[in-house]
Formats: sequence, structure tokens, C-alpha cells
Amino acid sequence: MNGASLSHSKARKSIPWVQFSTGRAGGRAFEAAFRSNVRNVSSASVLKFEGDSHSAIFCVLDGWLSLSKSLEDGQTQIIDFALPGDIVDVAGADGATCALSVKAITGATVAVVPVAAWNELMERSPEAHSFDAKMAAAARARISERMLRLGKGSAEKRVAYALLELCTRLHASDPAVTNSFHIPLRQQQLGDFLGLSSVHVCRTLRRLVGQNIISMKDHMDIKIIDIALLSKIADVDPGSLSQKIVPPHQWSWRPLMRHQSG
Amino acid sequence: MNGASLSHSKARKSIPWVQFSTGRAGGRAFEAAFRSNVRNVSSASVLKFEGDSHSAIFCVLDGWLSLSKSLEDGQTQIIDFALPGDIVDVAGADGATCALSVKAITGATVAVVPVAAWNELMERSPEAHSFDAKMAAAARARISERMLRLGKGSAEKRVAYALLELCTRLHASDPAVTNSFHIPLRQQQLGDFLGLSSVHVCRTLRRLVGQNIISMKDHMDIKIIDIALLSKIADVDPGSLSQKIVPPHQWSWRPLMRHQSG
DNA sequence: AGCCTGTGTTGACATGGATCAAGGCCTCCC
DNA sequence: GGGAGGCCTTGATCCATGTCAACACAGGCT
Repeated sequence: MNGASLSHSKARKSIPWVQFSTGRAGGRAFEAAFRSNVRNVSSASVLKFEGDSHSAIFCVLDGWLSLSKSLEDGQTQIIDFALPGDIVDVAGADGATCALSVKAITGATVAVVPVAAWNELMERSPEAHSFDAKMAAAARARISERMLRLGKGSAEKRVAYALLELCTRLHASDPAVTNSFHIPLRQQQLGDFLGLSSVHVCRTLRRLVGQNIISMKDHMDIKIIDIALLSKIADVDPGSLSQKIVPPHQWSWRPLMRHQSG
Repeated sequence: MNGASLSHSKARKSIPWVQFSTGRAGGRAFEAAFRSNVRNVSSASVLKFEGDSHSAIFCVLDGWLSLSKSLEDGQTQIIDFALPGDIVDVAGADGATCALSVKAITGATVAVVPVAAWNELMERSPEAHSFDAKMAAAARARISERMLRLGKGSAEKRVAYALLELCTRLHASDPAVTNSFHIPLRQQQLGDFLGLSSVHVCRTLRRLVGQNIISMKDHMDIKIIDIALLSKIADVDPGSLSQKIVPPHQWSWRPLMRHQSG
């Protein structure tokens, strides 16, 4: 699925930017710049450590990355995943160092753009800039939504939400994905994402399977069986999230009713 | 502490933007635009609800705001506080609605800038744009740091970190603040910030007081007595955070040693 | 094949923090 | 002054989740 860490690559994946950069003045040049810096990274390799100098922005072409932070004792929290199409900018408050570690969850293909080139692109291309702003806003919204459940939600709510979120994001980058998808994560990593122990992640997934809300095979091939119930557990506004996943004729919910709360 | 909700104001607070906008072409016009939309909001008033149309960016001149999200059952998570000098942009992924609710914790003075004017400002003034980018990066870094402790930290670690973070931020906007400061929050609100019950916030603060790490009077006048220990509990890199709070001659720590972990 | 390592699963047990409840101390209002 | 409502504080109890441990299963290596 991939080569050595950070090796150069001739991959010709689709780059979301191309959709607006081609045909405009400078568009081709930027596209060339992106393509010339495409690299393959192997699973589990580290692209950046927290505190490293912030030298580049990544655009994920294929595979999953994790953005994480760690405590002194080694405990790790995954702040976000970067999926194909996502832009990764982990600049800290000082702008010079990375606030987060960036690691490859799977083998991945990544366009690496030096900050200088990035800034130039942002200045020259209003479309690029607004696209970036939109992605950044989406990332912020995603993180807030998750933080809400991290602070106030039960394990079940967190897991349910994660499944729906990942499903929705995968659907966004590949419309063929509807309610069946693969999550390339160990349960330990899911735990680091959700603020749960891997053991409890396992139990919680098992319970959802037992209740026939989802099914699993091959260690993380998920199928959402009862999306209405899962949405209710996750406390997701069905209108906002799930409309994207299942075709309209399958919708069958009213506004959420309050379920047993904490 | 102030007038009616969203009333016009003649306040002449210092606006961080002015430092670079004055003297430049268009600078005065922007400054005028800011000042003409300054409003006072009363404590506990709501500036935006999640889902509202995203019509304006706020710049906090005085007072505290909270940015929060809520679950169906009413449980609230405070995602961030906005302190004097902070810029508040709660645009969601769609750009048209707010991802977060914005509420006034205290009476507050806020410059309200319509999105159109804001976008124009961002395009016209590179300095404004880079200042905004810097603030946004700082907010992201802050939230990641807190999310780490929310997911992986004990109550003690979360409380300790919050105290240090707030102290640092207050110091940034007013260098006279060093290790004594006032937090205008109910313990319930601190709990909503930290993902803890108000009862447990109370117990945890009491414990810190009992260990002579901090002192409290008048319901939230905090004084950090042993900043080294508090930093260690919070798992803060002393170099990054605490250097800003206490003068150099008071530093007396080596790199953190691992303390009893979970 | 046989071993070794990593991961998922399940059970037993420990515990941090939630919840419930009562009392005290404010401030506001009549 | 007296009552009422908020909020903090503290104690008692409960429960969700962490931790520890054992086993199963799969893949890689020799």
C-alpha cells in the first residue's frame, strides 16, 4: 500500500485544489508545485512531533493521519484525524512550532507544501484561501462537536458519534460510501480518540453490535444497521448529519426526543 | 456592571487592531467601523445560539464571553472563553450558521463586525489578516491542549491546567496580573468548561487550597502559591507557560519529571 | 510446523467522579 | 427584619469506566 517513510512518489491522486486552480493564472504552477512534493509515508510513521518547527502544510491525498498530543506520562489524545482531501496545518500559537504531532495511521500519500509556498498561494489565490478557510472552519466545528461529547457524553455516545462522524466524512470524500465502511484503527487508537480505554471501546462496540445497531467484521469493517437509533444515542441532529449518509427515502425520524440523560 | 443587552455604547476601550490599523491607508476607516459598532452586553445575555445565522465577528474589549455547545438534554460544554482582546468567529462548516453559542459571562463590551466588513478587512489589510490568523492559531492550540486533558487527565489536572491557562491569558492582556487574579465564574460554569460536576470542581479546588498550592477568597479570587507544583500537576511545560507568569528569578524548576501517572 | 507478538475479548475488581441530600452563607426583595 | 433563592461546601452512596489478568486468535518469522 505504500513505500518507505517520506519517499518520493509518482502518485497521481486527485487533489481537491485542482478543481479550482486549473485554468486560472498560476493555477498550473501551483498544481505542479503540489505534485512535485507528493510523498508516500508508511503506516505509523511520524510526520511531525509537537514542538517541531512548523515548516510545511500537508494535504492528504490518500490514507489516514492522526493529529495528537501527549502528556508527560505518555498518555495520548488524538485531537483529530485527517482523511483524504483534508488540509493539515498544525501551527501553534507562535506560528513557528507545531502544536500537534502528525502521524500516519495507515500508509498514506501526502502533498507537502512549505509554509512559504503556502502563504504565497493563500495570498495569490482567493479561491484557495476561501477553500482553506472553509476546511479550517469545518475542522473547528468537528472538534467542538467532539469536545462536547468528550466532556459531557457517555462512552456509548462518544462511540456512536465517532462512527457517524467518520461515516459522514468518508461519504463526503467518496459518495459510494453510505453505511458500510472500514475504520483503519486499532481499538487502542479509537480509545485515544474518544478518551476511553481500549477495553471499554471494545465493550461499547460489542454492546452496539449486540443490540443490532451496527455490525462488525474483520476487526473494524463497520456497517450501520439502525442509523436512526445510532443518531439518537450520539445525540446528533438527524437533519444535519445523517441526511448525508442515507438516501432521503430512508429517513424516518422526527426531531430527537430526549433520551435518558446523565 | 453595565447597561442593557446589546445597547449602543460610547465606550472607548483599547482595541488591539488599532495598533496596526492606524496610520495605514484605510486604517482609520476600519477603526471607525469598529468603534461605531461597539456594544455593551449584560451578564448572562446570549449573543448567538448554535445554529443561528453567522452574521458577525466579535472582538472582545472588556469582560468574558463563553463559547459553548449543548446536548439535547441540556448538558452544556464550554468550548472556550473569549477574554479581552480575543476575536470570536464561530462560523460552522457551512459558513452560514454558528457552530457555537456565544454568551456573556460577565457584563462585556464587544465590537461587532458584520461578516462582509470583516472579509473586506481581511482582504485589504495583510496585517489584520495575519493578526487574525495568529489569534486563530492560538485558539486552536488552546483547545487542543485542553482537549488532551479532557480526554486523558484527572480532575486535578484539568483544574490545575485551567487555572494556569486563565492566569496566563489574563497576564497577556494585562501584564500587571501575575499570580493573583479573579475568575468571574460559578463553579458550575467551571465544571461545564472542564467536563466535571460543580461538586467535584469544588472538592478539587478545596484540595488544592488545602495543600497550599493555591489560595482562594471571595468566591474565586485565586492566588497561585506554588506555581511549580501546580504546573507539575497540570503537566505543563514550565518553560512554555509559566515563564510568562512569574519573573525569571523565581523560576526554579528542572524539566518535569514524570509524576505518578494513570 | 512451531513460536512470538500484537490485538481483541471477557471477567473480576478497584476507583474517580457523579449524584443525592443537607446545611450554611450570602444577596435580593418585600 | 424576615423570607426566598442561589451558590458553596461537605458527607454518603452509587455507578461508569479504568485496571489487571487470562485467554483466544491471527500474522509474521525462523
